[in-house]
Amino acid sequence: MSRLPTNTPLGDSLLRWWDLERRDLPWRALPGRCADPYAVWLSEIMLQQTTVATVKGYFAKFLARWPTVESLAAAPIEDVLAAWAGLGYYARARNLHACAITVARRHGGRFPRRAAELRELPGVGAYTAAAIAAIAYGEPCVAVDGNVERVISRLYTLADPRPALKREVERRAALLLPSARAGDFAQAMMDLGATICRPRAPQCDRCSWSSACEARRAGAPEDYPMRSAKTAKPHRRGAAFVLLRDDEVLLLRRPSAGLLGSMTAFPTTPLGEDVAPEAQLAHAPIKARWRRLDGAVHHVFTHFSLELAVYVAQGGAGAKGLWISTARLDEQGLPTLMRKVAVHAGLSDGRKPITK
DNA sequence: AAAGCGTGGTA
DNA sequence: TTACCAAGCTT
Repeated sequence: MSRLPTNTPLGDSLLRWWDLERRDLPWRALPGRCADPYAVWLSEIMLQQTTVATVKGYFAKFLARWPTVESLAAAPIEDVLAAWAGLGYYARARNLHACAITVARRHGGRFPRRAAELRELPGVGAYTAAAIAAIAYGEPCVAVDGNVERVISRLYTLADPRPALKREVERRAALLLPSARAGDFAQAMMDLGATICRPRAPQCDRCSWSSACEARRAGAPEDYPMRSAKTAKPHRRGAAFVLLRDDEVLLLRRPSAGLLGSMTAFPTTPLGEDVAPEAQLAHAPIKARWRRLDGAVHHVFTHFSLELAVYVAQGGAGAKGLWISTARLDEQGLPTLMRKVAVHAGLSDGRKPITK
């Protein structure tokens, strides 16, 4: 969120490139038009750690269903979570709804115009606040995301590890910020990082900054930014329990925070623990004649991989949770792990519902 | 400050 | 198949 506007040849050359090569994305305004703050905010939240290709469908769905921040604020949180299902990082959906309520009730339905105020909203961190302020309102601040870290660390061969790198990148990027078009500059940096200055196989011969780029001069653009050593992912075992009662299946809603927080789920063993096969049935929602299905569900989370056995039983007396018609299971908005369980149990074909 | 938090695509 | 990656935020 640094603010040191100045005129720079590099900033100008980047904008000249961008005026010709900008990506046409659904949440962007036409050239020369002001972007809708609601659309910018919605897209920025969805794009956190998520690819443009994945976001496009969700963005269209949300904007069609909730065209204004007030309409989103008025929606039941369950509907928002169900619509977000499959996109991941579900705290974003909870914060999205909380943020919409804050904007609707405390800001009269208008997003704050300054990065410093935007930063106070739920789910809006330093990057997102700066991005909204610059793109929607033209505030001269730099939004440092992964693209900008990569581009700037290469341009100046910055070898600091994070988080020190981010501060230095912020400082350097602010020096490049032209005296006008802060929003275009932010988007241009991201387009440069996404299409030219890519993590692997950067297209330096197409880059408007190549002659100034220190990493390219050193012949090692891919060495920046420095990667931190990654820790091995533990493997965990567990089980999911599909309890059927006539044509209904038992679902639960998970605790508000943590893994898959607030999302609809089948009963499972605690997903934070490795539960050996012989210990799994002790976690079943009720005592019943559980039959273990052949095979298993495999899923990879950010920090561990999971192998889930699937048990099926008929019954229901004493079970706590939500009974849902199996015909309507696809409408529930199951996170991907739970969708895999449903497919494994033969309850769903795995396709996402068209509506909602 | 380091860890927790999803998912799908690509090499 | 494995590894890595993609517009971060919160605690």
